[in-house]
Formats: sequence, structure tokens, C-alpha cells
Amino acid sequence: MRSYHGRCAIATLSQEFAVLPHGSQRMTVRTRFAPSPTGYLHIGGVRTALFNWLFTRRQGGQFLLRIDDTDAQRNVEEALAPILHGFRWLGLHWDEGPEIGGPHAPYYQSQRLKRYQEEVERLLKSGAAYYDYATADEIAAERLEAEREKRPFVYSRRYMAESADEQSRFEKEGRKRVVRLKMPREGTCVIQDHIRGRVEVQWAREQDHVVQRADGTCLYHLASVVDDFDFEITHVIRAEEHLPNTPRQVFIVQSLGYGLPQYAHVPYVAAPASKEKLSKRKLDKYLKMPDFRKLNEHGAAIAQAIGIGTSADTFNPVIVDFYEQVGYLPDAIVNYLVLLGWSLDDKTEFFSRQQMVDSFSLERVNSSPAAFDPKKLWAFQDHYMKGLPPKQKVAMMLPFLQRAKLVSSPPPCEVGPLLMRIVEAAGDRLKTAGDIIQYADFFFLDLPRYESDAVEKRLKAPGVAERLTRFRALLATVAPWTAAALEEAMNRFIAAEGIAIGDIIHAVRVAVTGKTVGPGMFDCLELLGKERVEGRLEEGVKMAGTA
RNA sequence: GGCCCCAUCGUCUAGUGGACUAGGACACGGCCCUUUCACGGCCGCGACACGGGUUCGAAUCCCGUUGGGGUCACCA
Repeated sequence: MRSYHGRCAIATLSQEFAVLPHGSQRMTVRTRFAPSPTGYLHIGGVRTALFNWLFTRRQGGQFLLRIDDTDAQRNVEEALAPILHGFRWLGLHWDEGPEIGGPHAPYYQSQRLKRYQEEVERLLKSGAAYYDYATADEIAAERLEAEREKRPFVYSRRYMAESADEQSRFEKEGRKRVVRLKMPREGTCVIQDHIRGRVEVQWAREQDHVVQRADGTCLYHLASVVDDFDFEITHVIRAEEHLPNTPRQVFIVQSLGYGLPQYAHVPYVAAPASKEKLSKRKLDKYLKMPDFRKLNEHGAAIAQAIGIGTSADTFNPVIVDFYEQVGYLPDAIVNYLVLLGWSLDDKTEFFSRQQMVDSFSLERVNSSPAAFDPKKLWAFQDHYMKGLPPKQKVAMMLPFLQRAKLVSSPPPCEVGPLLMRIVEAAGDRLKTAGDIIQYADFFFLDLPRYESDAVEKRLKAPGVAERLTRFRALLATVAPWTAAALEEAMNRFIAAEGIAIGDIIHAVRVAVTGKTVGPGMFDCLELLGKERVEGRLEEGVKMAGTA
């Protein structure tokens, strides 16, 4: 029997010294992110993609997108669209891949079947793979037996057919064949990983994995390795759940005579306050945590106001889309994500895209999983929102008002300047673009939506109706109608009444805006205009009177 | 269960043998500012999982224990 010790020596050597595949002297760094078209972009996936992107930009290389659709899906284009959209939204541009093509097109595995077939044949010819005629049940039975005997399972190769005779014999029995890897059964596979260091596994623990199905289609591991070679990928930076798959890929790489890429297995993003992998399907569980629930509810309120669905399948803080729909800033998301598992030093927390590119390195990626923290994400969003010029806030927020049917499309021409004033008055209160709906709806409605709690608390109290009536009367004398003049009038009013400002202003706010919270009171009054303020105060008096 | 990975405040992290009475950020608590809500300012709470080594000296290196996690497909 052939010894595979030699192989692993090669594995180690080629990784440490032959950094570049194909023996070329100066190959630029090339990385890839390989989504399968699932219809959504996972927050953990995008973090891995971000690391790839940053590393590549830093090295002046090319970042590509390859579509792992070997599992024959129907609507690849449809399921891919949200993913590509997410990449563009975040500003993670790919140099080659879907929609833009490139020298190695096509970048869809489903369109590269011929290449896989060629390589399967080479594997077969060299003896690194074999036809296997076992049924799934027969394999399962062997596995069960091994488990019963408490020994690690390795396939007996009972239905392995390496000669034409054996093949025809099995075929006469009516058996179907798959192609399996003939994995080494002694020696050690050594993986040099940029994040995890040296990882060793016994070849004997590896299975004879299937690389080609009975129908001739190939599986991920084979396709992935062939593509990485064809696309001249130099660095495979991927989630750590792929680490256990790496030996079989190393075996394929070496059997096919390719050079090994550099590997870097980044830890997965964990669920809030846990070490478990963040999963879209566990939303219910996360919603039991107050922080996560708040994040979700904030988004859901906006989604509801603009009439988009909130089913967990499409609207979910684990999916990147969520943040765009609610009106988060890509820079905030990216800055938050880059710090999830990577840091530059003990103090730098805000990075422009360029700074990120300039300072990123795989060596500083942490080797333990980092938990997704809604509060921290929120803090980054807060920070970037504060730095955004009002003009840009207006541009972001107008579409939300339109979708909420508060402003028509195209908007009346007075809306632009008004919205600018509102945004300025609201200041740091607007944390996401979608917040504009809650903070400004009353500017665009004939009458505010009166919140019952607010009415209860601030209007339905003894003396409020009379006080509002007297304050309303005073308004006739206010000129010019400015926040400053209004404040001055209010001060005169409380002095005359002998009350504190708190005894009147809350009632005015609720009467005029329908809520207890909002931008500066006097700004609201000014922007609303005298007529509407007077009308709403009357409305407030009515509600207060029915106490 | 086998194999592999991981382990510093609640969370993200700094720390690569002495500058560590362990630093920063978010969160949290208190106070101040304040018409609300935000913002801002000040102060505070808070961690090296455990046990053995190695060393003059260990958060840092080694071993073990415990705990957590990933993965074990004719999915990707």
C-alpha cells in the first residue's frame, strides 16, 4: 500500500514556501466569496466577505464572487439578487463575478460542469478516486456497525470498482455508481492556517467522500477546489465551519496537482450573548432577549409604517436587508462588523473605508467567535448618523416619508426645505432614516395621530383645557412666528399664570404633535405655522375637556 | 459519541514573560444639563474559567481539567 506521508510533507512545504499557485512568480492576491443562492445575505456571511474584501484591497488584489449553485436550484437569479444587492449597498464591490463577468467567466458553478467532469476523470485515472457501487443504505449500515463497536467509521470499500470487470459485475446487479475519493488511511494532514496556526488531523479519520453523484453532477468540495484553481485564488478566507472540510479539499488539490492556496478560517459570528452560531432560523429565541427584541421592534415599526412584510424569512436582523429597509447607514454596519473579530489596537474604533483597508490584516483576526451585539451596532449607527450632513439625512429620509404615504411622489416643492428644517430640529434624535416617520408624521398630517397614553397623561388633567385656551389666545399676539418669539411668549405666559413651564408645555406638545416625545417644542410650533397650531390647540382643548 | 476549534469585564476587545493595583469602547448605575425624548459632561460598577508546571517573575509559555462551540451528507 502506498504511503501518504509524502503527501503531507508536500502539503506543509507548499503552504509555507510556495505561496503562489501555478508556480508563477508574482501573482497578485485573489480571494473569493462564494455564496449559494439562498435569497438572503446573512450578517455572518457578509462579515466573512468583508474580511476577504479588506484583505484583498489591502494587498491590491482582486476580490471575486462565485456562485455555489451545484445543488441545482430553480430561480438562481431571483435568489441571488438580494445578495448582490446587499454587497452593493455595503460598498463591497467585486472585481469579477456575476453581472460583471471577468476573464474566468462563467462564475456560476452550474455552468462549469464540464470542468468538474474533466477533473473527476483525472482523479479516477490517477487512482485518487474510484467508482463506488454501494447504496446509501449499505453505507449507513456500515456506519451503524462501527458506531456499535465504538470504532471510528471508515468505509470498507466493499463496492469499490477500480477495474472494468468489477464495474460490469456491479452493474449487472443493477447498481448505480458514484465517484468517491480514495482518501489516505495513514499519516497526517497538516493545515497551516493564518488565523488558527497549524492544524493537524489524521487522514484515517477522513471519509471517502462522494465527489460525483450517480446522475453525474458534482459536489461542492470538488467544484470549490477546481474553481479556486481555475480562478487563481491565492487565499481562501472562509468561515471556520469549513475547517473540518479542509483535509478532503487538500487531498483533492494535491491529487489534481494544484498548488495549495493559503487558508484562513475566520470564526463564525455568534448569537447575542452566546457562543452559538448566529442563525436566521433562531429568531424566536433571540427575540426573548430585550436588546435584540428592541432592535427588531424598532425595525418592525418602520416596516409596518412603510408597508413591507415583517415575516422572519425576509425581515430579520440576521439578514443584511433588514438594515437597509429600516434606514441604517452602510458605513455603520461595516464599521460594526469589522470590529466583530478584528481590531487594530486598544483604542481605534471608528474607521473610514480607506482606514480599514489600510490597517486590515488576517493576523489580527481573533480566533474565537464574537457575539452579535445589537446595542453596539446601534451605537455605531448613532455615531455615523451624527456625522451625516442634514442634506444627506433629508435625501435618505424623504423616501421613507413617501413610502409611509405622508408625502406624495414627486414631493411638493415646499417639502424639501421643510424637511431640512425638521431634520435640523430633530437633531440627534433620528437614529435611522426610518425614524423620520415617528418624529415627523404630524408635520404632514391634517391632525396628529394622538397617542392615547399621551392624551391620557398630559391632556386629561384638571385645568388643562382652560390653560390651553388661554395660551391659545396669547398666540394671536406672537409676531414674528418664530421659535424664539414663541418661547418668549410662553415665558410670559407662565409668569402671568404663576406656573412652571412643565405645567403647560407638555400639554401643548401633546395637543400639537400627538406625542410626548419629539423635537424641540418651539421648533415644532414654528414649523407647523400659526394656523395649524391654533387648530390643534383647539383639538387639545376638546380632548382635555372630555376628561 | 469521534474529530477539530475556542476560553480576559454583561458584550466587542487591548495585552505576544516584567511598563498590569489588567487599558479602551458599548452596555449598565449615579450625578449634572434639560419642556419631552435624544445629545453632551463628570463619576462609578465590572474580567484574566480551574488546577498543575516552566521561570527570579505568567493574563501571556507547557500539560491537564472543566466549560463552550463547530463538524461529522450523494447540502453548501
